[in-house]
Order: sequence, then structure tokens, then C-alpha cells
Amino acid sequence: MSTGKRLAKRSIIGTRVAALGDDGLYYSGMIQAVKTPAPFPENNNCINLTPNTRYTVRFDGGKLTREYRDAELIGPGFRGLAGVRLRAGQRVFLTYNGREVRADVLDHDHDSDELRVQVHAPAAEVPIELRKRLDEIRLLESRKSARLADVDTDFARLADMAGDRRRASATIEVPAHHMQGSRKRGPSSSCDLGYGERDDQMNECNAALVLMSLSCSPNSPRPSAWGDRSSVSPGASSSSGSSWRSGTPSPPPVSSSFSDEGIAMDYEDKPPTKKRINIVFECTWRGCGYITGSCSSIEAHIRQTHLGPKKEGESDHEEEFYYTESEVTAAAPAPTLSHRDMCRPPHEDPDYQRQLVGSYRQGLLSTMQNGSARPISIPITHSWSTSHSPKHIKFTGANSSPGSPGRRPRSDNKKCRKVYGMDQRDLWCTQCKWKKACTRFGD
DNA sequence: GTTGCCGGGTT
DNA sequence: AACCCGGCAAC
Repeated sequence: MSTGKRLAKRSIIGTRVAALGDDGLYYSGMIQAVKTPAPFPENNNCINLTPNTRYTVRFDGGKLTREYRDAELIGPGFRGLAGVRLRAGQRVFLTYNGREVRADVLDHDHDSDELRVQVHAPAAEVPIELRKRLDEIRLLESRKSARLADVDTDFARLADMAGDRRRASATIEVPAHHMQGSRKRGPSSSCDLGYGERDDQMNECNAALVLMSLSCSPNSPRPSAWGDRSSVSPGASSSSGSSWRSGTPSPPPVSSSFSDEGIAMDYEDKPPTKKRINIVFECTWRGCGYITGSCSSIEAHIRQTHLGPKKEGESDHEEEFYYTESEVTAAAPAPTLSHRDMCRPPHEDPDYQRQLVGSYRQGLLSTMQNGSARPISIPITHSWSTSHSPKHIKFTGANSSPGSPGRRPRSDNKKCRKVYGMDQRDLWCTQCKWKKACTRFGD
């Protein structure tokens, strides 16, 4: 989890830095030792740093070490690339086509801080020449991308192995320039991020890979945990099944459209573009389906309910096998084929409320309750498992009860008819014209 | 009776 | 998707 950026705060030692070599090129290495010449007995930053502190850098790939002052080092906790002049031949790293690639500097225009670099994209036969700004390149290879840059191990491939995706994308490389201008996602979209945000996302990918491998390992206490998951659902008491949509019960054409205020606005107090993402942890123990909003509580649940007290010295994080982490989008739900899509918003249904209390004690519930019964649609997407199709929380008994017809209570709001009158019918919102629920003055 | 709007049909 | 309308239910 820790990146070089973090390391600098805790301990300088081990931090990856770049430092000038004899040939005027920067080389990456790791801080091996810190020497503080002046006796500063108790410096408050715990590591006795002074302006004269010298850092012993051990360069990668060899035993060569050398001492530098902090101003000479480039890396987390030290200076950045700004103002640095790079020579031709300098090895740099940059994000190209969504993944980190190695490149060599061809030249560096110090005025505009633009560089011409020659990229050694793993997929490309021929080196590509690019213009990059200085702030777009790095001297240090990001830890994660050591793998990314590797031809044989890219995430698109790993994902392919995990799921049933077409392998074509792994073997037939799409020319890079197609991707760059395109709004389409690349094959490994969730990992396809810029440098800054990549760490966290990458961790998800790593976590997915780790979990997948764990779930198949003989050590896994229940190797079928993942497989069970899909089969468990139908009988599970509080989760599984289908979903419903936040729009009005009936008019499908309109509810998905936000032109003319969109019916979805009836139930949302936020702009439609904003989505609230909640992380939900769901117990995958057979027949359980317990859902909670925090990692610690799901682990506590699994430990207490299913696994029993932890043995002394046991730290295998066994709980992790029995829950999944999912994103819950509270707006703009994914469309489903479920017939429940046509049903009333669940916040109108008391059964639903009860179900909700049972299953969403945290987070979501508070949203519901103090949000004056705003509908939450809960398509759960397993962001890192391609083997699980999008799953939806099912609230059994809700929506289908004959006693709760799918008609919304008539709102007290003004309606186009009232406001404009019949003679100005052309001023009505389309919904009113069509005898549908008014969207202009909707609640 | 009027109004809002669901459900479903037509273009 | 846009449009239309019968019909139901809330007012």
C-alpha cells in the first residue's frame, strides 16, 4: 500500500529517489542511509533532518551508492522535477495510453519545459516519439507500473484471465492514437488511470487478483466462497435478486431522460450528474447476505457470526474470504430488464422500509431516513470481479404487493395545466402534454 | 366533475 | 423516442 510518497513522511530510508549520475543523467535508486552531520539531539521530525543532511542513495540494479544533499534528490519528500534540465538520453517514465511506459529524452526545451521523448511502448514495434511537458514525465518508475510496463503482464491480460473477456484485446494491440482521442474506455479501464490516481485503483486491481488467487488456493478455508456467492443469493434473506429504478413507476421513455426536467428529478435533490457512491460490504457466507457499510463491521460480523473467536496468534484475515466490497450508486442506476423497474419507488412502500432497516443499518439507512424518503436504487457492481454480473439488492415483498398499487400519490404541486391553462398548452412540459406526470413542477 | 398520470398503443 | 389517449383514482 505504501508508495514512495508516503514513505518520506515516515522514514526517509527506503524512499525511492532519482539522483544525478556521473554522466549527467538521473538514475533511480533508494535512500539507504541518512547522515546528519550537525548534532541535533532531538529534532522534532524524528529523523534528525537538517539542511546539511546527506543521503546515501543506492542506485538500482547495482551496488553503486553515492551521497547527495536533499536538494540534489528528486523524489517524494525531495524536490520535484520543476526546474530540472534533462539531457538527451535521460530515461524517463510517462503515462502513455493509460499505462506507464519507459521513454528516453530526445531533447528538452527549457523555455517551454517541453520534451521530445521516445517511448518504448510495450505494444509498439517501433519507438514512438512524443512531445511531453516536464510535469507529465517522471524519473521514477511507479511501483505498480513495473508490472504494467511489462509486456507479458499487463492488466488487460490479467483481467482477461480472470474473466471471460475476449482475448483479442490482449493479443491485438490497438494502436495508441486510437485510444487517445477516443472517449471509449480501454480494455483495462479501471486500471487505466493517470499517475496520480492510479495507486488506489491499482490496489483494487491487485486486491482482485489476490482475492481470486486466494479463493482458488488450497489454503482457502472455503474455496467456493466466490462461486457460492452467486448461488446463495436467491435464498438470502436480505440481499439478492432484482432491482428497481428511481424513476416513476411507469413511463420508461421519460424517466431516463433529463430533458424537460426528467422524472428522475422527482426523487432526487441533486443534479443528475452527481452520483453518490457508497461502499457496501456484503457477507457472502452461505445464506447470510448481511450487508454493512464498513469494512470493520463486516469483518466483525463474519468473525462473530460465522467464524467464531479468533485463535491466539491467528492473523490470517480469514474474514476477508467471506465478504465482498461493492459500490452502491445512489443515483442513475443501471437499467435492468427486471419487471420491477416498472414498479413504484420503494420509498413509498413500508415493506421496503422495513427491509431496508434490516439490511442497511449504516450509511444508506441514514440517507434514506433523513433524506425524506428519497429512493435509492442499489445496483451493486462488483468492481473487480468480472465473474460476477452486476448484482442488485432485492427487497422481497416490496413493490409487488397488491395492496400497494404502482401509482404515485398525486402531488400538490402546480401543474402546467394549472399554470398555463389549456389555451397555452404549448407551454406545458412535454410530460403534461402527454398526460404524464408533470416534470416541470415535480416535487 | 376536474385533474393528474399510469399503462399502453401508435407513429 | 416522441406522441397520443383511455381510463383510473385522487381531489
